[in-house]
Amino acid sequence: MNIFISNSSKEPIYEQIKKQIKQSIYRGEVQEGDLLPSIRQLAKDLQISVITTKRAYEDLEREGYITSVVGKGSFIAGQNMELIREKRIQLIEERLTEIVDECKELDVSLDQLKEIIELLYKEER
Amino acid sequence: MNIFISNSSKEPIYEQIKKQIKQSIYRGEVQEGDLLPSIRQLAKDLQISVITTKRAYEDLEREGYITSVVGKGSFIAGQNMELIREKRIQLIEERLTEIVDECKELDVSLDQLKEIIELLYKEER
DNA sequence: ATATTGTATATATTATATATATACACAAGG
DNA sequence: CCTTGTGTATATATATAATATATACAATAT
Repeated sequence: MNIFISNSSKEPIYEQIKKQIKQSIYRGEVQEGDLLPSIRQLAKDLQISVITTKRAYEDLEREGYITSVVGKGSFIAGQNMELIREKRIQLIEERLTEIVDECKELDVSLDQLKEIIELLYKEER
Repeated sequence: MNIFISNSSKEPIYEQIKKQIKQSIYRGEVQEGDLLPSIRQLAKDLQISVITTKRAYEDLEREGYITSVVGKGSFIAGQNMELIREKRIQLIEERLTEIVDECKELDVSLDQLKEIIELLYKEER
């Protein structure tokens, strides 16, 4: 698994790591039980502290994406990721419903809304 | 206009001031053009710094609730609906930014997102 | 044993939010 | 005018939260 960090990004390093690992899972690039880079190795590769990689893995573990075992390593968790993805998309749809309602109330057209979305989507982070 | 602050509250002083003035407006206790206490007088009454009252009034002015004139004072503004609309759209954009970020994380494409929006928009009447 | 793994504690650094003091600029009324 | 009351601008202090670190500890594998 290749993980990169951008120094120019204002996004915290541990967030960058978390996102990339999550994306690998969502894209099916990794599977249940796959071994992740050790927090030490990853820290060395990225030239950052062990604490920061630890922080990322700790968060991911709490969120159910990975499991860590002392002395062995960290592994992709055995859960139905597609199900989790669907659930999250469902949550997004609920929030979008509220937004759509509010847009109608404010007389924001569908095209205008799409345009806003497009701008936000293309904005680099 | 009577304004109180609680120093036991964890809410910032300027927020307490802002809320009370907004509520007076919403409740119709004050009308367009009404004079507010001067930032100095209010600061003295509440035994806080002028900067803090200034901060509250400054925010309220930016949000369109009041207007301030040097040498004269601060007044309740006429509620400008277009301004309020702009403000609400801005809030929507902030929420959309979060959603877009999450979509990227979940590998949901711009087109897919647009499609979801379109369905939701046309769905409800 | 030794090297590799994750963990825990205490701490430093940075960023942001909140509040302040003080000097400045404009307006009104004696 | 000029004094007093208004809002404004600048530079700064303080507190809190977010981010990142160093280092010592504990479990596992070989």
